[in-house]
Amino acid sequence: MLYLSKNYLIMTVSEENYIKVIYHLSLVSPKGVNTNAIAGMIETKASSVTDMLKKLSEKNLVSYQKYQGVTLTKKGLHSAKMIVRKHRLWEVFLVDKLNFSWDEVHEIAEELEHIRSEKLVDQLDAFLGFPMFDPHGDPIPNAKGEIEKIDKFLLSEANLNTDYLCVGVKNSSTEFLKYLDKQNIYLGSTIKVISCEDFDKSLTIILNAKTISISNKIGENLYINAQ
Amino acid sequence: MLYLSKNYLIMTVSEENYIKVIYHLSLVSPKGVNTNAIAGMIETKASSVTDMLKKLSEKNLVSYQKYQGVTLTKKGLHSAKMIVRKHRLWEVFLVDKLNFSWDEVHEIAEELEHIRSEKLVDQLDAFLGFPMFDPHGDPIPNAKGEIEKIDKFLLSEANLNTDYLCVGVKNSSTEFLKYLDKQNIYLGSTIKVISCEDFDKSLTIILNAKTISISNKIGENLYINAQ
DNA sequence: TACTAATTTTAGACAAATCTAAAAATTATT
DNA sequence: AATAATTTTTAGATTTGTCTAAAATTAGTA
Repeated sequence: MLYLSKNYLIMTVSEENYIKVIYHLSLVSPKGVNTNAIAGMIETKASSVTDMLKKLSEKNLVSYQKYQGVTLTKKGLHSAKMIVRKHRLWEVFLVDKLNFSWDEVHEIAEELEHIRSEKLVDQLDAFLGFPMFDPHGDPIPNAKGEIEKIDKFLLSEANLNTDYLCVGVKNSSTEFLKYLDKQNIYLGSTIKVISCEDFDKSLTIILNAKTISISNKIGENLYINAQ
Repeated sequence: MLYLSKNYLIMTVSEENYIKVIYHLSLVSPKGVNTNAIAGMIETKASSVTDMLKKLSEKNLVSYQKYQGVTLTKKGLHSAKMIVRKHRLWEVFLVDKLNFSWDEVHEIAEELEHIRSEKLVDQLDAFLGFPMFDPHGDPIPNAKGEIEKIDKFLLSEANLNTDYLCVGVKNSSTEFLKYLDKQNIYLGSTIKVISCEDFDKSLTIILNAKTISISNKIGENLYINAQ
C-alpha cells in the first residue's frame, strides 16, 4: 500500500471517486450504503463495486461487511470531505475568477478535485477569500473538514405568502441550472409562493417581483431559506 | 479509439506524458528521439516505451519506425504544445495568484496539465493576462500553439564585463532553484561576468551590484540575454 | 570486416479496474 | 414458513500500462 507519511495515503482517482460517492450516499443512508446505489452513481457494475469495497476496506477507508452495505471510517470520512472541499473550491474559482457559469463547472471540478497538493487547496481557499458555499449553494468543508450547516428546505415545502431566499439547488444538472438561468432564478433571489395546484402540485410564485408558474419538479429541487 | 470529435481525441494521462517527453527531447534531437532517452525521462523500461510508441503511432501522434527512433506528427506536436501550454500557465497561476515559489510549482503543474477543458485553459490564460513566460522563463505557447522565441544563451557563454539580464533556467529542479533564491538570483536580475577561472570554469560575477562566485554548473544552467 | 557492446523489440507475465455469468445471500410476498 | 424476486458476491475473463528475460537489430571498435 502506498503511503507518503503515517496519516496520508495516496489514493487512486478511482478510489477517490468511490469514497466521494459513498460520502454523498451516506448523507441519505447513514446506516449503510448499498452496493447497487454506488454502482448507479459511478455507472459501473455491482460486481466492480464489491471488488472496490474490499480494497477500500483493506485500506481502512470503509467498514464493509458482506451483504450489509458500507459506511465510511473516520479516515474515509475525512478523505471524502477533503475531496468535496477541493471540488467545491475549484467550482468557486471557475465561476468567480474564470467567468464560468454555474452549469459548466461540475465536470471540470470532477477532474480538479483529484489534484493532490494540500497546500494548493489551502492557498486556493485563501485566494478565494475562504468561501463558505459553492456556486450551487453547497457548503465547503474547511481545512479541518468542518462543514457549516445552514437551515434550508425545499421550495415545495414552503408556506404560502411567505418571503424566502433561494439558497441552493438539490440537482446540479446542466439542464436544471440552464432552466433556472432562463427563469432568472439565482442564489439570492427572493421567492414567495402564491398558490399550489392540487392537481399537479405546480406552484405560482413571485420571483423578484414577477409572477411565474413552475412545475412541482422544480420546487422539489430548489432550496430556500427564511429571509 | 476514443474520439470526441473529428479533430479532438482523448488521450490518457500516460499517453500525454509520453507525448510531452518526446516533445522536449525533440527540441534537442529533432531527427528522432531514442527509446532509451524516453525511458530515462519517464522512469520506465525501454520495453514499455516500445509498447507505447506503437500505440501512439496507431493514433497518428508519432511517426515511428522500429529501431529508428520517433518524431511527433503534426497532430502529436500540437497535442504536446497544448500540454506544455497548460503546464506553464498553471505554473504562472500558482506563483502569481497562489503565492507559491518557483521551486514548488513543477510537481503540481505535472498534475494540472492533464485537466482536459480547453475553455479552462483559455480562460485561465486571459485571467493571468496572457503571460508569455512561465516562472522559470520558459515561453508559453498561445492557444494556436505558437511560441515566442527569445534570443537567450547560457551564462557560461557570456562575454566578460558585459551587462546581461537573467531570463531563464535550463534546469528547474528544486535544488537548483533554491540555490538561486539563496544567492538572490531571480529572473530579471542583472549579471556581469568579471572573470572565469581556467581551472574549474567557475565564474566571478557582479549580481545586482554585489560580487559573488558561482560554479561552472550554475553558469551552464542559467539563461541570460543582452540587456 | 568481423566481432563486441549497446540499444531496441518481442514474448509472456502481472496488477488494477473493469466486465459477464453464475452462485449465494437477503428481502419481499404469498 | 416457503418460495419468488432482488441484491450482492464470486469466479473467471479483458484491457491498459507496466515488467522481466530473451531475441533481434544497430552501433562501435579492433
